[in-house]
Amino acid sequence: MSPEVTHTPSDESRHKRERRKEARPGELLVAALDLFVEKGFAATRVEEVAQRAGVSKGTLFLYFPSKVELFKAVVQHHLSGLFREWNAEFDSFTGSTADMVRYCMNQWWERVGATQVSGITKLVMTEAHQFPEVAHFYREEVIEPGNALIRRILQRGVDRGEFRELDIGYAIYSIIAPMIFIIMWKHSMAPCCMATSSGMPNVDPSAFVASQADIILRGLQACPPPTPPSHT
Amino acid sequence: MSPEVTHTPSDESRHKRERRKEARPGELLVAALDLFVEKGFAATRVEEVAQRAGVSKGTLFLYFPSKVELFKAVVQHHLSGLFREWNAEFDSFTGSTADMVRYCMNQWWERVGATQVSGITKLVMTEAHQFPEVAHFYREEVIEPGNALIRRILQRGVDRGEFRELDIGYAIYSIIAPMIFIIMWKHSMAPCCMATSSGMPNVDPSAFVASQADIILRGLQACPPPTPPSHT
DNA sequence: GGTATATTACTAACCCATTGGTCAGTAAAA
DNA sequence: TTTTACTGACCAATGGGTTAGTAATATACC
Repeated sequence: MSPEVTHTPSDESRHKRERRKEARPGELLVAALDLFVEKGFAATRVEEVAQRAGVSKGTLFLYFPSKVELFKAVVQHHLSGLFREWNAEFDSFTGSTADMVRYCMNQWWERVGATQVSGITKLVMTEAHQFPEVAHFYREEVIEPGNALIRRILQRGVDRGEFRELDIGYAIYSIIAPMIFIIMWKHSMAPCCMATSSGMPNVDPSAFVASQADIILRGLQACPPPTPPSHT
Repeated sequence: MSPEVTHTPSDESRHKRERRKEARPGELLVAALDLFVEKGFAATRVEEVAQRAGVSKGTLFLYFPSKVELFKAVVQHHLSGLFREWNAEFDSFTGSTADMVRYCMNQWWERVGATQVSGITKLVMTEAHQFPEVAHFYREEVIEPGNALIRRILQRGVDRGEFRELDIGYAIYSIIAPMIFIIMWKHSMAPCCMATSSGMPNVDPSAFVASQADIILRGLQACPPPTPPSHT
């Protein structure tokens, strides 16, 4: 919006045509994420990205061979190695699987859903079929690791008798769907629907996540307890 | 894809420059829906729409003042009075609320999810924040009636003691989220991810819907039966 | 340290394909 | 003969990508 925002450090000290080979890619990536999330991939001009990063359009193409590659770099930069960490956490987790699911969903909200990173997911969903290469990349980099992690968790629940026998291939989506839904909501409808009267009051995300986890877990549990632990 | 598809009736009888003032808008709307759903709003050229409707680009602008207005007309034309019928069906339903939920989800899949109409939902999600006016319209015309219907159903379940006490405002999303998710999946990722090896085999929609309904209903039920009705 | 030279990060003007939108003209109906 | 639904050539703006040229830095030599 405001054309005077400088993401480059220290307004004054730096002058035009400064040469900072190391810093450029990172600054371009930040600018690109901001703009892609704000305006969408197709609607964002590379020149805007360059400008926000305090650089000319030509310079951008010096570091990234094309707009699509720039986008892929953004995805990679913000999502790679996210699941590595979570898999490691899972490996050393000792509590109940239900707690693990709740923990995961909360973690996901804090580190993805609530942040700008969720905008990437929305972006991919909306622009995937125009850029199949991006979709393919995203699938390998994000979807498959994510699915694999959730599958592991559910399998643990079944193996330990905490969850009933389920078709894990579909149960996975019970976890994923609410996450995707709230991301889509947040980035597409919510901005236009502030403070509805009847249908949809501004959804509180953590309450949403907690509520979804609650319902799903009851749906998965082998033998639901007559008196649930934490409700009302 | 195939440039020879004629949506105009009877190939032979009609010749060039035919004057059919009444039929044009409808035919343009159909063509626009097809192409918008297939390629997205920005990626669809107005000339393509005109061509598919068997008309020149100039003619399109004779009936719709701009591309955006065409889009709005498409949304409006295909969504009016969608929930009136379902509300009536609900009024005269006498079975268990769980069956009602299952019935609704199946109906929704058959009449929306599986059809081109689902493409509109995806379209709105993707273009909402570029056209807030469309988003607003969609909210009033689709989201709020839909929410209201689901709310009624869940309330019935709670009132009759079939479902436990729940925060219905959030439980609604347990029903909606899987629907939105599968629409988004179908229209964005699925076309690019045919026949994955590991992560995501081609999801069978009716199995998906059934599975989601199953888990959600168990999550909602007041006192889950020890031996579930129809699982393995 | 100071000056000449080579290197290269960076810029800005440019190219060109795409596409929303227009309008003078054409021919089908009234 | 008049009206008007319709056409297709045209215009202008947009925006991804290129490149000739510029200036900041590194290096060489004194």
